[in-house]
Amino acid sequence: MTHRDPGRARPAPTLEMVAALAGVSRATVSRVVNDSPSVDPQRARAVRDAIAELNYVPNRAARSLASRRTQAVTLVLPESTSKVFTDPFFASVIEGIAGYLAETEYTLTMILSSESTPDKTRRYLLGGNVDGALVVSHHSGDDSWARVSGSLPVVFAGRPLVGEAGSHYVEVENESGAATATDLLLSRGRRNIATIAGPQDMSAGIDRLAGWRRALARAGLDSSRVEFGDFSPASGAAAMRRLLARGAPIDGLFVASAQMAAGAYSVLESHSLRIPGDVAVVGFDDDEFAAALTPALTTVHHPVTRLGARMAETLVALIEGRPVERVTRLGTSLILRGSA
Amino acid sequence: MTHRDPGRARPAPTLEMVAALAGVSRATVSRVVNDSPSVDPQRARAVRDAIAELNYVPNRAARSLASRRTQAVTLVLPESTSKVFTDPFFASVIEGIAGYLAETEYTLTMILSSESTPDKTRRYLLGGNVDGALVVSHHSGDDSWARVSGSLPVVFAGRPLVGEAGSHYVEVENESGAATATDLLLSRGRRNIATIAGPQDMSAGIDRLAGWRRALARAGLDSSRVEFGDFSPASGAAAMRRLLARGAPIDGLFVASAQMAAGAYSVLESHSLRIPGDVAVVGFDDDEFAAALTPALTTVHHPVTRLGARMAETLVALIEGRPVERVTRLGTSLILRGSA
DNA sequence: CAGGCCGCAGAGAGCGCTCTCACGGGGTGG
DNA sequence: CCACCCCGTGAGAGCGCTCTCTGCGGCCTG
Repeated sequence: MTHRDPGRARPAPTLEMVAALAGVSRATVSRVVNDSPSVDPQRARAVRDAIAELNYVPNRAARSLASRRTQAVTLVLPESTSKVFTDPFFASVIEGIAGYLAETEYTLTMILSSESTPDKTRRYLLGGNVDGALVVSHHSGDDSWARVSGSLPVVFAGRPLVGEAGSHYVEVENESGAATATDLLLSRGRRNIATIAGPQDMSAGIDRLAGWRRALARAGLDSSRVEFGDFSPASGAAAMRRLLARGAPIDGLFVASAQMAAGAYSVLESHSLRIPGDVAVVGFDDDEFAAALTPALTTVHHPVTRLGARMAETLVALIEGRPVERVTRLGTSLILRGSA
Repeated sequence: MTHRDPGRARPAPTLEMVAALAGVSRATVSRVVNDSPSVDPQRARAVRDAIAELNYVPNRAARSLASRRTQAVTLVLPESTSKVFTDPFFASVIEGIAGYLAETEYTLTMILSSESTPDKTRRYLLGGNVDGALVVSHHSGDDSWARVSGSLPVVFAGRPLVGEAGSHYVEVENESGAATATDLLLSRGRRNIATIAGPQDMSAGIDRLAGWRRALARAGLDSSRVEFGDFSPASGAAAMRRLLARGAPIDGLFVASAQMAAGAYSVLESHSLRIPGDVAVVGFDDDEFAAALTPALTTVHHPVTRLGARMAETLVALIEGRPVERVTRLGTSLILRGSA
């Protein structure tokens, strides 16, 4: 090993040392570091020089102990890791969050809350590690945060389903988006319209199904052709298979996620059903799956990156005590491509 | 709003309050919390009851200030967000890391170090937030960690290229894996073997190219048919196009990532070249891309999840001052499928 | 020219925890 | 029966920072 034992860090320089080197008091150094006004420019300069010379970085633990703030927020990802990171939805949400926070003084941490370690998550959240939390993919079964909100600002992606009246969240207009998608199928003359719905323990799953139902009800049509998936391609394929196995005719299909649509495509193809000729398909989510399919998927676009950004914005406002909308609802638009 | 102002957290219970309630000293509570031995069982019970009653969670800032440890490690992701989270490689590495750490007392945080905020990253790493860092996707241009290692234990995924002699890392045997893959093409009678190499500022890119070269040299064959990509599907397609545009015959192809192979496939297809009939293809990475292609990709498998786990294991050992291998090299195996 | 202010700096008291050290009491061995 | 240990406990000193409060000049006002 050519360099110092990496396991034993060299003692970090402290505020005190900077103060000594600059010939001022600790308080003054602190003022400079937090660039509070009213510090003599010359002294400020001396302090800055000393900081550079010592390569000083303020100790967060000390700072947050004294100030009761951490300047960090965390993203809680309760799903299984591989699932989370493969789903383009999460990627975009995270991108939006990171983008907004980059403009602020807050750093983003992420914690993967597996079912096996709920307590660790709770301890992390309540242990003064972060000023607030962002919760994504909020199944009704998850309750890692239940004993947390109230003690810590929390913002959810999507409307929480249970017991969280009054909580802050950002959501997409899932229901109206789904209804619009279904209306498109109707306007194409389709009358036997099925849906592959998402999980019914997530508001996105529930609301998209409700939108499809509403559109069909308005048109006086049957809304019994429903099968469920979990938003993944494989589950979409399985649902499509079940739908076809029913034997009822299907000439239109609304799929609650682009990934499930990808699965459905492969099954339709293996049954020699053409898209959109035999079955017109409209999806939800405008990600790379949607664009990469052949024919490209007509789908409901929603601003996922903005959803992330807005979550971060809401959380920061909450933390800093600024007034903020409790609920943000983001609109959708229909992207017309080849599948319908 | 039906519940308390989320921006203002209720004051958290402290060690002191627990001690008062349990009728013991702070030191004793601390002993119980850190389950150090030699505490009277009856008092320990009283303490535990008090903790439960107050819903007490130790304050991390205070704890780490006093103990100089944070019990947290961070994963530094220097790439652009969307890229990172879409690549199945990262997903698996993270899974491995999270899996190992779940067994320990350490929590995992992640920080996205965009080029725009290198200083924020550095401050985070050196500011006493974490006991160590894991660095993934280490381009030679990135140096956020350069002023960090030496002050903080760091473990890299892949061999760092520059100035990090003595640093700890975990890597895959890229070169021998690539050579084996190329040997397979040779054994299939192919003699005009091209490669789509990865970026030459990452050891994975360099070493896989070197392995291909070595195999061809050993066979006394020409190794001039090289084009480069950045591991993404689009770059693979572009490289394939350049390769074909050269006009030189190609009957074998080694691609340094499965994602690039996906891109190459589409270009070969559009040129009516059959796989493996006209061009036999071997890839690297055994992810969903590899399996999903038609024909399924014969590829070099490497244990990505284990790579993550081993990184975490190495880091924890480093932090705790336990002896540990500086370098771990993980073997590869060849997965035979339809493309070669 | 006196009184008051305001701008800037320093002193000092914590923030909540860990950890060393000293202490008391009961058991052991000489 | 006394010296010695050792186990379990509490007291107290920090860890590195923030922030209030006080103090000290110099300038403006009357």
